Amino acid sequence: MMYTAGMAKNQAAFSLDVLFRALADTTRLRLLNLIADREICVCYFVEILKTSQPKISRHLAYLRKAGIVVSRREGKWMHYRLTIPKDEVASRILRETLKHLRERPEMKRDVARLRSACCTPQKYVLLQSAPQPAIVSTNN
Amino acid sequence: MMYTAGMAKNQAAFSLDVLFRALADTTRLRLLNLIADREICVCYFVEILKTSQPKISRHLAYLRKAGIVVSRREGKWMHYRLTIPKDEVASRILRETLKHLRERPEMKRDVARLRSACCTPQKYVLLQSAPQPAIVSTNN
DNA sequence: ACTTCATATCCGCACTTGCGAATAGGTCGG
DNA sequence: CCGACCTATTCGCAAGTGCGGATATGAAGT
Repeated sequence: MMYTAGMAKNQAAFSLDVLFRALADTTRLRLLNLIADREICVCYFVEILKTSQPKISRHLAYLRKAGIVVSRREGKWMHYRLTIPKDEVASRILRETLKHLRERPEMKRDVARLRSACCTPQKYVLLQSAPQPAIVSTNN
Repeated sequence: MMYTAGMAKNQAAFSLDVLFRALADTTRLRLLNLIADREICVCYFVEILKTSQPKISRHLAYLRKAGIVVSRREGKWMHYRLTIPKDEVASRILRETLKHLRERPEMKRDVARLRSACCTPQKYVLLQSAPQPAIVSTNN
């Protein structure tokens, strides 16, 4: 079996324990579950997880460094979305993980809270003028 | 969808971050790769990884507690083998991980060293009388 | 019983990680 | 430019994790 330059890069640069360390935390798994198929603004995470803003921000930074999520600025707001790693195995592990998360009760509760917050953002002080989550493709 | 007692146990008792924490360490990944399709005696791990015995033992205990490996005593020797979790998602994640590991150069090197040690155990002080690794099925 | 060998656990230490609180940085409106 | 707002980073501390060295446990031979 030959190694092309591209393969070598994908295989060698990618290190599994980095991915696993990123996934080995409940807060980060909750965040991942929420952005599994939406692009979400940070203030929503703070509301939904009922957690301090620095804590959310730190965990998002962790996920960013692990190459699992990417951020996009829109004025004052930062949007986060999932990004599937190019590495095929990492991508499969991530997909399996998300699939598993979706079935867990606490995770379902988070998504329900998110939906509720989207319908009635007036109820949430922090979300008064925040941009709503939007469905995005996770293919890039 | 109904929850049977068994399902509830598998789904609820199983927690993904425990699995990920177990996988988030290079030494443990190396150990897993070596026992992916063999049952191996601890002394072989010590020889192959060139690491202290307590360190190996501690990491094996970690994997045991995470429910990924099981041990079997045979006289003075302890044999370890992989055990695929009943939880389907965990099982897929583990399989994908092992598949990935098998392709990594350092991991290939470990397996090569293992094979060499099996052929000429006389060369290794610790393996003089140790039982040789054996192929086992990983289905239980 | 005592020794030897293989493995597991305990202990103390260095390093890492996560947290809250405070602060800094970026962006927009006035 | 300044304040208001949203997000990111820094700091100090508490808790967790991995390590080597010492020791305990367990099995088998004498």
